Amino acid sequence: MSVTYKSQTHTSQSQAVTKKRILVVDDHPIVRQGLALLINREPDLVVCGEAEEATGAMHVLASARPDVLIVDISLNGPDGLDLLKNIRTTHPALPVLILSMHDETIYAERALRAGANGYIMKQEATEKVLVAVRRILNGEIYVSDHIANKMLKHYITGAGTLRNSSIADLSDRELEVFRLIGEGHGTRQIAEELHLSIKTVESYQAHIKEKLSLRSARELMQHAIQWNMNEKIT
Amino acid sequence: MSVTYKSQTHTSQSQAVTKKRILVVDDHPIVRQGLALLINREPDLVVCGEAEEATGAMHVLASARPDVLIVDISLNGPDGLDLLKNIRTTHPALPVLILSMHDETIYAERALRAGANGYIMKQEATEKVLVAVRRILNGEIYVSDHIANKMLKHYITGAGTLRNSSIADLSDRELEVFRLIGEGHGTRQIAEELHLSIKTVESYQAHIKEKLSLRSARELMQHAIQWNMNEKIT
DNA sequence: CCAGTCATCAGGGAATCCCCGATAGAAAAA
DNA sequence: TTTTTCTATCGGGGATTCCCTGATGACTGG
Repeated sequence: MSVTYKSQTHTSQSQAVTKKRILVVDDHPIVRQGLALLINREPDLVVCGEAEEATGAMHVLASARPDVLIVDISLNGPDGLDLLKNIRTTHPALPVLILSMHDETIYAERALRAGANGYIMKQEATEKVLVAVRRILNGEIYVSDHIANKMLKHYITGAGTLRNSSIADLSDRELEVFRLIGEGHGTRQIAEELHLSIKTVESYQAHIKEKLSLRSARELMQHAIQWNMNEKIT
Repeated sequence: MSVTYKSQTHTSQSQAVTKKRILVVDDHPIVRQGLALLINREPDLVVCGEAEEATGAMHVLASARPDVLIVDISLNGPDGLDLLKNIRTTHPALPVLILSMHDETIYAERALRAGANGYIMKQEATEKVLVAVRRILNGEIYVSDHIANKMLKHYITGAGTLRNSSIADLSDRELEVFRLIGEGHGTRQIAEELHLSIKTVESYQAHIKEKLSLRSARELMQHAIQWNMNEKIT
């Protein structure tokens, strides 16, 4: 394997002092190891600790003194976002990169809203991780092009701000329909329950989709169900 | 990355000749890289190729001549089990290790029934992968203790017939469709991804609904999404 | 009092859902 | 070895939804 003679001690020494410390939180050892090997062969980065779930991570956090965290979004027990929120209360400025296997904007938006400094998918090239880490170490936000485009499209074609919870923008009737959709009720069923014409319910669905910048009925359902499950996190 | 022709017999000599060649199929580059680094530092193993989805894997298979495959079960398009079945028609004796993030027995049972030589979870320690690879190279079957225990328990407490209506009753294809629905994919989209007729996909949906006692497509979607989110509620 | 939002509904083509099948092969049972 | 059951794959066709383009009255703020 390749070489890495980047040897001159002078330079590397001074760099060694400034190596940025990274804490990796992921419940898959293979992924942790992959990240560790990837990161540790960079001259300016080093993995200072690993954890496989949220509580362990909080524990390691104290002793390992990382400059940045890489956190998988789907951990056992409390998930990556829970961990993130926890961290934000004790370490408001610590850069956190959220790692996910979902290429859906829902997760990215949630992560960023919860205070993540970056969002990257496991589907992406490994070097992107390094790019992301350096970007967020630099105080910037990193989102992969793919996700960024999706979010931008949402932003342009849709509701104004980066969605503090555009659900709040729904009218009462719309919210009611939204909730029923989230409970798995069909259009006709909703129409009957609310004593409305099917056409009216369809109209609400259209309005909701517009307000939430959703493109299909399936996306609408997905959001409704998730919202419904998470007891309206908003 | 470069092809390491580690031909020179000096150092590694006789071992180099007998290095077992491994093909890795996973849609997450980080995982592939982690596995590659892990495997390549073993004296008797080498990664001879990578692929990120099923069709690509079949293609690489011809040229790379692996002695063993490591296949992630959840690929885009046709999943790991489809790939496995495909391989079994052309390479009946090629050892295949299925890699999964699910610690449920549903997938393990299916994988073994479909002819896998081993089943291991990403949650497990990295060295286990090496153990598994060597075991199945030896003609044995590898299943992690954890999964083996679960399977045993299932077997004892009345596997198969005892469940009133659970996901385990779904056929492989049905489960695959169920999973894709849970990821928000539409009927047409699923049909394209699996190279099937829309009618076929509709048929699966009908069967799934029947087996899970669901009354509408919306309920189906609801369950699929929930299952997909918190790794199976059953 | 007029622009804006809300609640309510219609028309109509495209897509889906959902019921009826069918066939061929594989697996299990008899 | 038959027979039956299960699986994977597809079609027809009516009912339903989706999704677009409107429309009407009612209430609300400036």
